Amino acid sequence: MSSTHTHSKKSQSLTKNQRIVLDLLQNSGEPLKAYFILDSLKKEGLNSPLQVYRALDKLVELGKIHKIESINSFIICNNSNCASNTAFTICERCGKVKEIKNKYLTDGVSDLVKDNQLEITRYNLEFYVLCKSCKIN
Amino acid sequence: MSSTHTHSKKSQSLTKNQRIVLDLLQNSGEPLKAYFILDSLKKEGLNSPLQVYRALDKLVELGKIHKIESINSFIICNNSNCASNTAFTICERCGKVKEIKNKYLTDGVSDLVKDNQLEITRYNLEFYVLCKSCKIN
DNA sequence: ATTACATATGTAATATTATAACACTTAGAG
DNA sequence: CTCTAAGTGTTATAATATTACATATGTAAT
Repeated sequence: MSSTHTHSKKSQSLTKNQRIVLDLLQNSGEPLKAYFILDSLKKEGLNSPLQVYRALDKLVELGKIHKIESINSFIICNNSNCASNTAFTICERCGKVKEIKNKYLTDGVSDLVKDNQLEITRYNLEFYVLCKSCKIN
Repeated sequence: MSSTHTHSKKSQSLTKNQRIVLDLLQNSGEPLKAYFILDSLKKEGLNSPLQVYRALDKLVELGKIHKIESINSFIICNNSNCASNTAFTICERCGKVKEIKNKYLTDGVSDLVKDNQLEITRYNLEFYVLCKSCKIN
């Protein structure tokens, strides 16, 4: 028989708490704060901050979500698990956050890093902008 | 007579609290946390967190210091008041932080931003590294 | 199946980071 | 001199995050 049955299940299966936190972030699509997540998932059985933070930590570690440091919030990764390098735009007026998918930009940054002989293990880029709808109004 | 005497003094003179907080950050050279600053300056008359946060907010606004979001810390600006664009390296092992002065890198980022037609008002770049002394050990 | 181990869970307490509200003071422009 | 914007001092409280510890669960090897 093939050896496929021997591969670890861990990489595929999330625990219940990790699952419900990930689902909430997935469905929301926007950055959420830990205590908002806690409130939202009380009915699913989440009772304490620690349960939320533990799930969030694990999901960050797995690259499934990112933490946006400047707003203490977490957002689903929409780059199919980027290698923990992150780049966001944050609207200075309304706070709306978008993950930057622009490959030219991120490749450019990676090249710059290489050219400058910085041995970067990962990076987090936060670009502050005025988003389209805020610019109009 | 010339109009030079009408220019505001505000842009030059810091208040006492702003001054002592700035001096501490200047002398330290490394990132400090708000409550550490508070403890350090108790003897100078700082009594409450708010006094520290107000001074820090103002100094950030003036571009004299930067906040490093991912470690909730503040560091003196060593680029003679950069236009609120910031770039740091953070050692993943020992936590040591350095502001990146590399003009090629920051110009490169600015160019990338322009090329991608992102209308950035400012940015904060956090590069995680393994610093020299941590790499050796 | 049973043990061993790493990982996750549940819970309470507490630490850390940051802001709200309010009364008062000071510096600088007119 | 007076008005105003900015800063101060203080108390209380909000928001964010972790420590400690006992228990439970999933997986791999026996």
